Amino acid sequence: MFPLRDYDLAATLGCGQAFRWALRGNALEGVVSGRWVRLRSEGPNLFAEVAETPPDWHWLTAHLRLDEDLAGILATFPDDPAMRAATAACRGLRLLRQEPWECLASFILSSTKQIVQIRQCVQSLCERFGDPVAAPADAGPQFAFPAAARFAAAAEPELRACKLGFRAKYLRDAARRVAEGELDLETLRGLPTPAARERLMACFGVGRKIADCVLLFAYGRQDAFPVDVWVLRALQQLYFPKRRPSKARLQRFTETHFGPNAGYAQQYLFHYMRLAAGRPGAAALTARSW
DNA sequence: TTCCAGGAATCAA
DNA sequence: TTGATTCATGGA
Repeated sequence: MFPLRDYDLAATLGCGQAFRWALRGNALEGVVSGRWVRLRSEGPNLFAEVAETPPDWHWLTAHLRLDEDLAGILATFPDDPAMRAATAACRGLRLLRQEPWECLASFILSSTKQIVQIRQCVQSLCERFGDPVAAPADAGPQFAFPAAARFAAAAEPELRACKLGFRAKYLRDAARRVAEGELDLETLRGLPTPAARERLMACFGVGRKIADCVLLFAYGRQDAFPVDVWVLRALQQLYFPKRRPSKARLQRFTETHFGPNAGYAQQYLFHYMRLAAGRPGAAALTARSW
């Protein structure tokens, strides 16, 4: 059990930054660092159920960023109407601290796919290529996220069987680079964001947006601001309703306007736009939305 | 049916 | 540099 303050667990795990969480009853089940876990938030407490008692809980507390001071972060957001509305609508939404390979691989699958489809692809890949992990019988078979070497060794048709489409060759290319050490995801931690971004974008199929997702969701880089179709609409409609700046111009605007926690602000804008469009990742939490 | 989805590579101008 | 096209697949 962990204290939980100012933390919307359902929004955090369902807002489209991670793809392995499933809603079962009032609990969220997923696999983190090769461990199955069932999470349930009740008032000020978070209850975590695992299959095998771990030596410590850092793998979970770090992943969920349980020690982070949300109020301090929200206080750094720009005081404009858009961010005030987004903060009011999404309060409690958190960023996770994901494993780089799983994050990179997942977002390679994400291009022009809906979040629900990305989940299905990730699920298929884990079932087909992942090692089984311990889980209670009522949770069903559970699998770890496959190592890069597993995808690198797979034939492209095997990957396409998981509905990857044209992204299959992208995943294989990145998997090969990681498996062979050409791309060392651990050394990226010590690099400045632009240099780390450049390394990621060297992968075939990884552009600015996917690289920024990995930099933000896995490495916690607050100077990474992924601009997808939703965030693009947010920037156009909420900040430049009259003019029609180019995407490059909007990207530059994000580099200066959103402050030291710009990445966090980005996720609030993203989730706010989806809520407004009636695509609840979490708020009006129903089985259908998952 | 038609449109669109947490894009990126490619090619034309 | 910028703009259109193509790439799979399935939800809404």
